Amino acid sequence: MKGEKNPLAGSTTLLVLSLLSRSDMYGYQMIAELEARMDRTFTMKEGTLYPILHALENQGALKSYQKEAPSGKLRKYYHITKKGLSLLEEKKEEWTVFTQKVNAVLAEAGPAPEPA
Amino acid sequence: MKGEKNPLAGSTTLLVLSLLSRSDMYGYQMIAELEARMDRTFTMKEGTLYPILHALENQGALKSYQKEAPSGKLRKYYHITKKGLSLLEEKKEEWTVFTQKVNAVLAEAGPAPEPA
DNA sequence: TTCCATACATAGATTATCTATGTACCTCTG
DNA sequence: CAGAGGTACATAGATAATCTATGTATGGAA
Repeated sequence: MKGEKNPLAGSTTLLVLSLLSRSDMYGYQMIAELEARMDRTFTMKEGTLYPILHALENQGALKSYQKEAPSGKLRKYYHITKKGLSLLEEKKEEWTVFTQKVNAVLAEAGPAPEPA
Repeated sequence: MKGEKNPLAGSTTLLVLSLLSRSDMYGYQMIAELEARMDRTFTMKEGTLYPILHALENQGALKSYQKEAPSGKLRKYYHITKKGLSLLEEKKEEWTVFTQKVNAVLAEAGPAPEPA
């Protein structure tokens, strides 16, 4: 039982699509952005993110383009497509339903209440 | 990309501990109980549950005992220990923090608002 | 020129969950 | 009573998601 990992729990795709629904971003930036927003909770690793970006692009949910940074370094920006936006809605709905049901079970946790 | 599985998302242990915090239960019953509460969302499979129960018992979070069903069949009931209860609190906190932060990111999803 | 941060990428290991299967016993039905 | 189906527990092997580790390349700072 060394399962003290990062339970991103299948929500990685959701988070990525969510970030990109606001503005185009590049990979490294998404990591920093999520790190900032969710700090201690978790960090998305490069080895997790890049394959997901590639897969989403293959599905047609994202499109990428190169853009030069002020520093002169090339960055690969991702733009969400219509297909990506509807995928986002779908995943968002799934997430909401799932978490609500888990929360309902949690709410009942604890010793059984004495009927008054 | 055939990833349309059951993303229990690492919350299985949390759900099991949560159920057992109310009353002792046996494996098959927990599956039915969760199925009833979360229906379409997902079903916990036996191949997922039993190994988790064994692992939790090895950690000392649960204790099991045999009890005969009215039918005469033997059932293996699980009882949550103090250790299990504190593990539950811990997991619950993690879950809450994590989902809240994801929700915060989701809340900002969508096209960037026009500043008024 | 050495080191560190940025930036992208991928192979291989781990972990979690599922699929499939097995055993055993009980109840119902023909 | 034989067989089917539900209950109940269990585990091996497959699949999927994530992490670890590493590699390449560049730019700026020490």
